[in-house]
Amino acid sequence: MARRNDHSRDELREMALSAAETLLDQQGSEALSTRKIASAIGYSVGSLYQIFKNYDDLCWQLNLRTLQMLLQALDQQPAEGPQAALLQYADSYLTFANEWPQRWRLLFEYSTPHDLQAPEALNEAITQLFDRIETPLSEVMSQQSEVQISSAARTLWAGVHGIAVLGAHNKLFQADHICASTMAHELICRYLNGWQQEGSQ
Amino acid sequence: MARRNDHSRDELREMALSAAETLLDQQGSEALSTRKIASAIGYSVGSLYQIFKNYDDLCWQLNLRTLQMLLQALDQQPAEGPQAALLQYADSYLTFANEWPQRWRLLFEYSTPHDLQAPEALNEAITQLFDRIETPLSEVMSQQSEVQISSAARTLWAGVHGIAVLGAHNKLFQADHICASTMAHELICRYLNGWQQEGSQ
DNA sequence: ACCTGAACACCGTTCAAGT
DNA sequence: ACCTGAACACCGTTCAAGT
Repeated sequence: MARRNDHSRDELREMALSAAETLLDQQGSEALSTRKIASAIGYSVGSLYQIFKNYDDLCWQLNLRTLQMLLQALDQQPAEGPQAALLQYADSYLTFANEWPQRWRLLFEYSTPHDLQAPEALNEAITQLFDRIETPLSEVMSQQSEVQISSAARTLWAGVHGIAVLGAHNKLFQADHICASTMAHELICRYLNGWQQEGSQ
Repeated sequence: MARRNDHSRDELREMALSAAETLLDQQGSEALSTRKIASAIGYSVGSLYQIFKNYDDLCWQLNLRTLQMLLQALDQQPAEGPQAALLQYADSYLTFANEWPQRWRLLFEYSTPHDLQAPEALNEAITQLFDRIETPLSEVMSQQSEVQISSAARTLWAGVHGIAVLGAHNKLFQADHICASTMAHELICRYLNGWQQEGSQ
């Protein structure tokens, strides 16, 4: 052993992250560990610390990949008209949370320790997510100021996110026939309705 | 040592949960451990397993206490009229999340393992929380059916919850002047506005 | 330069042994 | 009956030692 150039640094990184995602999907974030990842790719634990700064760094890189997957999913299905686009985004968002529950939970529940800073790339990806929502929203709210549109995008998206959160923990919904998608649609439509009524007054 | 009747079973339980809450508040859920709790109350680790079934059980009991605190906070400040009551609930909810960030996070992010069932008392307390919201909502939506009111309560509350979640992780809000309270108020008012407009059509 | 494996300081959980 | 402390199987992280 020792000193084997079977894999380049980038290959190792990809192998480790991929193995981590498999572990995460199959056993959840609680079961994820550097030791399991290392053994899954056939390297020792120590080697992982040559690729990742620490466990936080590993999670951030996982979350960045998840966020990029999410952005890609949002761009996959274009819709006609701004309101349809917003509803489509909500559906894609909820579908993604449902398809990748563990990755999605890690993305939103993993807490950055106080002393460390989340990497800039992650914050940048989050800004991109809001941009997606602001674009159709600014068409619907054409009379409103930029600040109001920005605020509305965050409010609406927080609402959809909340629905996804409660859905992911699959409690809090006693009635089966009220699905997350319907709730999100009602939230968005009534919110926009409320704006338009106000605007026309 | 051994066989000391200094404390009754209930006293021990209270001591342990109280110590756990202090640890949680000061160092976060990551730092919480049975060993630290045990040493904080001057008992051995093994003793904790006479009071709690396991770590999950401990967290559930902590979360039940948090939920009861939350319900109490919601009942503290009554408001005049149904819409004002809803806005007041939202504010109390956001304030609570802000005052007890660690307890609040544990309540909503702690995942029940697949094989275990959350205790009935916890689910019951969650139902009570929804009841609080449904009452004023049924006044505003007097023309709607029970199912619609129940759905609206969950949708609205999920929205407020989402705002609290994103606020608790205090990222995702780039603009400081858009505070969580304002967002929640706008969400609720526009949502109700949307309903009323539809109802009068 | 790269990789290992032991070491350190932590975990949750169990259980024989003590009083 | 109650409590302890050692034991077991895990953690993240570091680092001297090997090639």
